[in-house]
Amino acid sequence: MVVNQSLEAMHFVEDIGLFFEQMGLPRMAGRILGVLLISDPPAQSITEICEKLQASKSSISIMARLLVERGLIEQVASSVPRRDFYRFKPGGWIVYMRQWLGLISALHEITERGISLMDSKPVELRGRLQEAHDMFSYVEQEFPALLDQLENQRQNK
Amino acid sequence: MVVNQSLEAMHFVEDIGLFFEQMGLPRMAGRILGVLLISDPPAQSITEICEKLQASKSSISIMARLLVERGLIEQVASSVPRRDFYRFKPGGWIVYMRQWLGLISALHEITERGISLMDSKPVELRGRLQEAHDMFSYVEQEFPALLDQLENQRQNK
DNA sequence: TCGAACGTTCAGTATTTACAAAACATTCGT
DNA sequence: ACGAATGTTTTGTAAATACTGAACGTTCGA
Repeated sequence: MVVNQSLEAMHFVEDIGLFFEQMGLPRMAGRILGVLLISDPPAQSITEICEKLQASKSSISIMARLLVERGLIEQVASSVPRRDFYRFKPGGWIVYMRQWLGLISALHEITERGISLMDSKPVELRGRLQEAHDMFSYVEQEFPALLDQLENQRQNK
Repeated sequence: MVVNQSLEAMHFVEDIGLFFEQMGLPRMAGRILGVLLISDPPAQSITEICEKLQASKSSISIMARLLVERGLIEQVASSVPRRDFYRFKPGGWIVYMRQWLGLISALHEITERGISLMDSKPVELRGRLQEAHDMFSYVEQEFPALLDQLENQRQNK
């Protein structure tokens, strides 16, 4: 994000990158997403993103694929031949949060295994795991409704 | 988690470690938390954790501090002198999720800046950011209630 | 058919970072 | 007061990984 871009835009892009880093994902992937959130037009090719970010084609190619796998961007049918255009995928953030919920579910299962590991132990020793188990159960029960709400809210626009 | 521990316990500990890695945190921190979730007694000293995990004191010391900062474990008043005991902090997972919400709030602010960045542009170009903004607003509005529910549920046990 | 444009893949590099080993500080028992 | 036990801090290292550059394959236009 160096060439022909405003300072504010650069800052925005970098902040999305830093957010990605906080989440344990490659910063460059975040930067690509940042570009595709404010680009005009919304769909951009690999090379265009390369130029904007002053980064190598290989990075962009690989990280774009990662973003596609995560459901945050998508490839659009290209008018120009030999050019792959990517854009932010509508509803992508919902997909993102569903994946987060998936991790919580995984953790839920782990705590279940932990509890069964302790069934010969006195109850007070199981309290820690029981607390986790109850929490994640509740989240797994309530969070999907929130996601559905978001889904509806988005589509009724 | 090698000495005097069952295979299942080792597996459990390692799974918490892997979960941490997924979340972008050091695996060793997750392993410590894993130990403190199933240990008997619940409170363990640095050296005890070292032995269980067959890891270095420095790792354990540093990662334990990280877990304290994150609100997942706490130091307990020690009976034995010169020994710092740590245990899982009741309600720690709620703190953890509050921090997640904090990241979402940060992202919310970033998108706001992104929108103001685009206010000279036509509306359809702002759609992407508006979608993100609306989503995170909603999460910020609804998620705290869920956390409070969890808090109450936990304390009325 | 040749060359140019574009994206992908592969190999290499440089940076980060998780972890360990050692030196250090502190506190307590003797 | 000394030495042992415990935790902290610092330094070093090995491994992971983010990123680059170059080679490659493909497709299209001239």
